[in-house]
Amino acid sequence: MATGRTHRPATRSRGIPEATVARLPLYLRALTALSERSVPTVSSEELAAAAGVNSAKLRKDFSYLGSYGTRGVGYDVEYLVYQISRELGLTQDWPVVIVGIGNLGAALANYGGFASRGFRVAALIDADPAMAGKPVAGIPVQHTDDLEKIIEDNGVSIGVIATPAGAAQQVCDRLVAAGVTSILNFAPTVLSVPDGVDVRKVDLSIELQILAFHEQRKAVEEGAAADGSHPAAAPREDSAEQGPDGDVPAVMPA
Amino acid sequence: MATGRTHRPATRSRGIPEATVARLPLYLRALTALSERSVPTVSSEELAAAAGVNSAKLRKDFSYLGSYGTRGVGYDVEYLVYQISRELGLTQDWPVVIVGIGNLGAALANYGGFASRGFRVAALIDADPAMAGKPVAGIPVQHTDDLEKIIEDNGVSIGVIATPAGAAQQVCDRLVAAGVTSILNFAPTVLSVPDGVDVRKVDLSIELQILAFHEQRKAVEEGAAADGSHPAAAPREDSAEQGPDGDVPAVMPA
DNA sequence: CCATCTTTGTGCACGCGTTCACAAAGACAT
DNA sequence: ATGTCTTTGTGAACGCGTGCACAAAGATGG
Repeated sequence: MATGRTHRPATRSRGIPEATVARLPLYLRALTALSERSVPTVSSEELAAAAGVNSAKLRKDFSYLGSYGTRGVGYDVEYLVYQISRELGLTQDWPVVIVGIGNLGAALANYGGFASRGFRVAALIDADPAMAGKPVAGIPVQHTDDLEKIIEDNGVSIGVIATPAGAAQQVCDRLVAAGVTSILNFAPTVLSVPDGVDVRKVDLSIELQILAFHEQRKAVEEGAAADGSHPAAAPREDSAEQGPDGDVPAVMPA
Repeated sequence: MATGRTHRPATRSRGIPEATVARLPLYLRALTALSERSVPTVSSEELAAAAGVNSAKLRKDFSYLGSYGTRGVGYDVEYLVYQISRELGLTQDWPVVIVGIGNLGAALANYGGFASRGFRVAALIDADPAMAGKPVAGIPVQHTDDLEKIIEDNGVSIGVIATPAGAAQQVCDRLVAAGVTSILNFAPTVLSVPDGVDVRKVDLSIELQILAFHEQRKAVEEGAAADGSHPAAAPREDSAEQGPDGDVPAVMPA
């Protein structure tokens, strides 16, 4: 389950389950790749393999959007790209601000996957006066003092927090007060927000800790099983799925 | 449910549910903060609030680890920190390699949350010969040619992929062949790995798309409800929870 | 026009995760 | 020692998500 959602116990927005929404970007990515190769149609089986999910799950996911497939044939790639994009709200422009231009903030500013998905970095904001005016990824960094004005002038509703943990809640409060209603939080802190505001978090440290847990478990199991096989000599039956996805994110402090 | 897991349909490792494992780092973070403030004990209610989860859920989570609380009093902070650290395998050193030292890779290398959690950046690897030898975060970048040797010499079992999407699968294959059994993938691709290897993915683009979906839904609902309230003037009842967490991660290409 | 074959869309059952609600356990005061 | 009060640990119910398995739908060929 994705951590992001903040309130709304488990409501499915407009009939579309949260787990499905979380997979739509995955399908979209696979479909975009097919589209670039000028593939006209795909079966649920093929697309599911490309997205790393179960084909039945994929069909059920699409059924929430409507009946966009043709039995005996499959799905029209272009049409599906459009439908999913529209459903995700990617047919419109989403101005985004990034607050906290440290190593991570700068990396995010330079990230190319924004524009291609309808996201536009409207402004970079940092508390360090020395950063003000300095261009990062071709965009001049602005000072935190102007945060409210920047949000309002650009009609920003999505904010990315890449500040140190200590500053995150304060930045969050100001973003929300200024009108931001969706926040992607990279700071390793639990953010408190009013009802109606969505928060998703990404925490690298948490992801690594989860990996460490399984890694440790593998180690003890191997010791217990005591099959003298070489560590690197894993079973090696070419993997099937990528994983159910509907999982937990990671946190990434500045 | 977290996306990371690759195989093992839904098995609960050693009796501890996956959803619980994903929350342990959250508890650990909150407990560490309490420990630094020299707080001796916490109730499940207090700790749950600090971690942004339901107190019943927290108690059930801890019950999987054993009975570490004292009724009428709460949990001993230091003891719990130790138990969770041990459970997560953080009492040992985990050498980690980062492959792909672009903007993101460099940001990860500079990330301070590694060492404090038992993770040590053992090496930085990049395919660009021009990068070789250049220090990033005080560590000299090494060339991809030496990947296998680096993995073996350092006994690395956890790899971080921060390369462009096109190179990810190839890098992944080499990491796995060299003995890596846990991978944190920032490239926007579905990785195929043999059984026994865990993959977790972090995709920024996906997280933003999920936020956009909810943002769009809010917009249409507001239009439908037609209550002329100002966008920025949200309900404002100081938020309760942070969100159940067990969600879906995001991907972040280089 | 009919038969066959492919692939979708979904009813159904199962299992995990969440939450409630309460009994059991211990601390603390008298 | 006994009673009261607090907080844990968990039994049980509920709901969401997943995956199987199949009927319905349409394409395609004769």
